[in-house]
Amino acid sequence: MKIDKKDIQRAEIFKVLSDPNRLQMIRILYQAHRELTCGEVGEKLDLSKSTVSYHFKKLRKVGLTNTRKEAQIKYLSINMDAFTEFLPFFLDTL
Amino acid sequence: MKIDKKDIQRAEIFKVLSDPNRLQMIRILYQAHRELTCGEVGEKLDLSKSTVSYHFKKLRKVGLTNTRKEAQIKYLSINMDAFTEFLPFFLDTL
DNA sequence: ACTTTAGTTCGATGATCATCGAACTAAGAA
DNA sequence: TTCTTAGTTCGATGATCATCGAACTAAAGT
Repeated sequence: MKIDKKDIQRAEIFKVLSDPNRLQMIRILYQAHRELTCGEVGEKLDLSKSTVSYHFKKLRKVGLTNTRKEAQIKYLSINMDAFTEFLPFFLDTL
Repeated sequence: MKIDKKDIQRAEIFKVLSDPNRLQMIRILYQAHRELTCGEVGEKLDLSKSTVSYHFKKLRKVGLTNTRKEAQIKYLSINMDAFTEFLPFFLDTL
């Protein structure tokens, strides 16, 4: 049996969700109820700028977050549409 | 901010779901509506016995599947309880 | 013109991953 | 008791991962 193309896509999203730091970033964005800058999010996690940038690129790539750039500042927000299906599963502690 | 223990658990489950072959195994079990042996599942995927065994151990470890052993044969089935929350997300093509 | 601020990109590193074949175990069949 | 069947465990391998600091870019502040 050949690998289903759709499974590859889904697996990709799950891979992005398979890192505790990224899950925490998602929750921070979710709780904020507003756009946050990379710096704001990065501050709360004990991670270097480059690492935070790396993670956000991954989240963006699969459409879990939105990005808005204003001058040199980058505003992050959660893309609710991508989450509504299974958000309760991993945000159930909120 | 310290890493949330619950996020580590969740990330672990997502990691198990982040492989296309494992997703396909899950779907095969789901569609079968009965227990299947490792061999039956492995046959449908072009993977060696050892690789299939490796994947099933991972699925079992996080509780996504159930196991029943009878003599040397191992019967696999999906653990629905673990899935009901977000099953529709990745089985939506069924 | 310099400096600070915000973020990206670039190696490098150590860790984990998926995969295989080969060797092993345990049980049923001949 | 020997042979087959069903699955596990064990290196080995090449790939991807998360992380960092350093160097870079681009814009704003002084």
